[in-house]
Amino acid sequence: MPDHDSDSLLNRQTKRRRVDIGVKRTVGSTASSTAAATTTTTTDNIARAKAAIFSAMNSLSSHSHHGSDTDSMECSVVQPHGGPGVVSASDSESKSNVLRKLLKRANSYEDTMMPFPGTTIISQLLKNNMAKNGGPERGERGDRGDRGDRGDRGDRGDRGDVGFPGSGLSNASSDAPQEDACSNSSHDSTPQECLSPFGRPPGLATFDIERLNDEHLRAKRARVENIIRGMSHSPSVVVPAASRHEREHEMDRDREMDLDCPPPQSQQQAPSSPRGGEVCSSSSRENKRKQRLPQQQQQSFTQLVCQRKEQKQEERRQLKLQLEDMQKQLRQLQEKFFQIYDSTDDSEHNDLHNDLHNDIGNMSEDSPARSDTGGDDRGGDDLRSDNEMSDLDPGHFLDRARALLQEQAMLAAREKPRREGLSRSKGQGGPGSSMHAEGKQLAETLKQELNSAMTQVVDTVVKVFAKPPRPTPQQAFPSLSIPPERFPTTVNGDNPNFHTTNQRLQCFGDVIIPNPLDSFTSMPGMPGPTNDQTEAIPLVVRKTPSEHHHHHHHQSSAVGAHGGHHHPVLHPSSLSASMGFSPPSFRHPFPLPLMGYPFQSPLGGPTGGYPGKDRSSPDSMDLSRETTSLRTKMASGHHMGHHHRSCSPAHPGSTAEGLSLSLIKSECSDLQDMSDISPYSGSNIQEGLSPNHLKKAKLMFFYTRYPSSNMLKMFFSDVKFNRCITSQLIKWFSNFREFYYIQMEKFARQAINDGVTGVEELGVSRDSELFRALNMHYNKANDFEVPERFLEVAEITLREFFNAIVAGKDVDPSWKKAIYKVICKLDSEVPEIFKSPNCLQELLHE
DNA sequence: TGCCCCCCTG
DNA sequence: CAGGGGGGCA
Repeated sequence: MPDHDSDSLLNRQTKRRRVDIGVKRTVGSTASSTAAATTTTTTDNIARAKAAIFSAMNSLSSHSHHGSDTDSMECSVVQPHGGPGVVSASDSESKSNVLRKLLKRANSYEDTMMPFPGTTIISQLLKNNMAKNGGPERGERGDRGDRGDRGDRGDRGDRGDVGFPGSGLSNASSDAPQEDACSNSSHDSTPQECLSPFGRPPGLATFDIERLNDEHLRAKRARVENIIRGMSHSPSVVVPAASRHEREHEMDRDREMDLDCPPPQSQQQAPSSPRGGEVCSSSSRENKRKQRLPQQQQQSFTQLVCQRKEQKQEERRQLKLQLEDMQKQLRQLQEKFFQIYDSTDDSEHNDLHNDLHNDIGNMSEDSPARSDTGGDDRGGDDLRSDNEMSDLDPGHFLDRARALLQEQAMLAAREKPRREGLSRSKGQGGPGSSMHAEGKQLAETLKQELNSAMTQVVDTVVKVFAKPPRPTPQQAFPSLSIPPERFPTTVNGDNPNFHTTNQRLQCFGDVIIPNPLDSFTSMPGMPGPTNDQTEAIPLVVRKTPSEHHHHHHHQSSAVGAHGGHHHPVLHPSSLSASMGFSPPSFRHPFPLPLMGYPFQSPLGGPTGGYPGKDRSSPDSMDLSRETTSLRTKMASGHHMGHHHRSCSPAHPGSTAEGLSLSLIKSECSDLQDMSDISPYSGSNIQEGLSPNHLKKAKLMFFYTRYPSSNMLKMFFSDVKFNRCITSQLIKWFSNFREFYYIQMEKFARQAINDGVTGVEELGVSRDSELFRALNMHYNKANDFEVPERFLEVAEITLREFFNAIVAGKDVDPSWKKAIYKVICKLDSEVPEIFKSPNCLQELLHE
């Protein structure tokens, strides 16, 4: 039977035969997962993402139809990039607080000052402004411009703006907006699903209530988009798509909570897009919107428009009143100041006066630029009138406030002409009355605070609202921030999406997203207010397509859709250079101290304190010798050959890139592992498996064919274990077994071919071919005395194979399984000497 | 789902 | 020997 001699036939026969003996092995606590355990493919992720989008879409639609406030709250205004809006909110709030503090001090100085009616002026104004802005037009230009040609994965596109990978994870965790889903599904030939929620009513049979809901929805959307555009000021500013989506969801909630605010005339501009230049990319979306506007709705829409106008009038009146209040208070404040210093300190007053003038002048300088860029694309020109100032962006309001201040200052200056021309030198007045000194001090303080406050306010406003045009959506995320004050009905702090976004930020450490809060807090240190716009850009690491693909592939292949804790190589320079600190939202995948880990020789520091388990001080010297010899061997470089040991950092020949990629691929990049490993840098604990470890493992195979993870840890105590190391060791033994069983089967068949009829004739001795083959494999140098027990086990194994083949059991695809079960019980105890890291020296020198 | 196994391929 | 796929098991 010559067939049995053929290895190829043997392979063919065993091919596809699953022989899982199901050996239950004690797994150590740190024992873990092989890289091959995750077999999720990219397509799987995509499919999951789609499913998640659709499910989220359906749930959202049901919520909106049922008027669930809380649920739609989750979709309120959120910056998927970490919330510039939140930042600007806190920032402007702090500024306004400064103002308030100022006024409060003046108030306490003389209790005639009226308290401000609102909590914060700016926030109030922003609120009002926001509430009015939605109507006349809808800022579809900016956001849709970059989204129309997005790929088949809208979610990916959204996250991609800020470098988020279009992973199933993000898809699943994010509330997929309907329009986004629509965009996606349009490419997937499943448009019905996305239209179902709000979608075009199926013909004329739609109920009026649904139409009204649709009306409201679009109106809200128009409002919000208009707000966004109003803030952008620049025609080319792009609204991050994700932001817009979430804002759309916020509108759902608005519809419930803010019904008294009728929708604007937004639908008018749907057919007539103001900017044709960007229509091309956004035409598809616009068509969608047009389709969603049935003709039957025009009538109700007109009513809504009228309502809207009334509402606007009312709000304008209120804003005017508020303006007058503020004006009045400003006047009072200045009068108080002047009264205080009028009779005693002309120079101080003059100083203050001049300072005020300077401030006003400075503020007025930058205001026109911002105002010109802002609102230039507004649809309603009449909105620029003073009465409708509130319809403009907050910048206009600030301009107005500045003008008032200037007016007051000039008025006050004219009232006291005699102070003009006096010296402004400080302390000139000399020690006068206590009132005088106190007044001076107060004046100084007030001047400084007012100066700084106003400067900061102006800078902040300019920063937030006069961001430069972002040509690509990838750059757009920090540019458009929606101060939460603009959404009075949205409690930004409780926004679940915000948290989700932050969590996402935490998860995707590879995505370098500057925390806008940090940008603002660090703003005073910025070179100048005019350079602010370029500050945020370098903080964004835009993923190149290759990077993106790499990340995506890696994530899908290595972790599937669950983990996502994989950190591709990023550009540390881009971040660390521009940020002297790590913002909370950014998590460096490879902390720089740890990044050096793979590149430093694990044998580099033989003199560290050895935290080993069962080692005495004399062994340390041996270990040092061993590591030294290892280092020498590896420095020679002929050990590794062509083998690419991804998990072993002990290969100086590997390039940094290769190592990084290997680390990523092999889950050695696990941060926990890295952080666990790093303390061992410089110690005698090796972070990787060396050729000697392989040799040792082979020798151990003579005793145990199925070592447990704990056993491996015990016998490789000089290796810092992690999942990768464990997997590699397990893989080693798996490969050993493979070779072992192949040899057994081969020799069993050979014996059968040789006419052996009984197992009694089969024996394994040190002279047998089988043993030589095995010894050549596991003990090539033959410098280790193979235990007798191994010969017995080999004989048993050979006989098992022989019997099985003779009995014709090899026709069973899993016929080896029974043999494996038998063999796995034949493991013997590994000598204690193998636990010593320098066992090789001791063993091989015997 | 994680872990481990075997099987196959390079 | 490593990588990856497929499968079993808890």
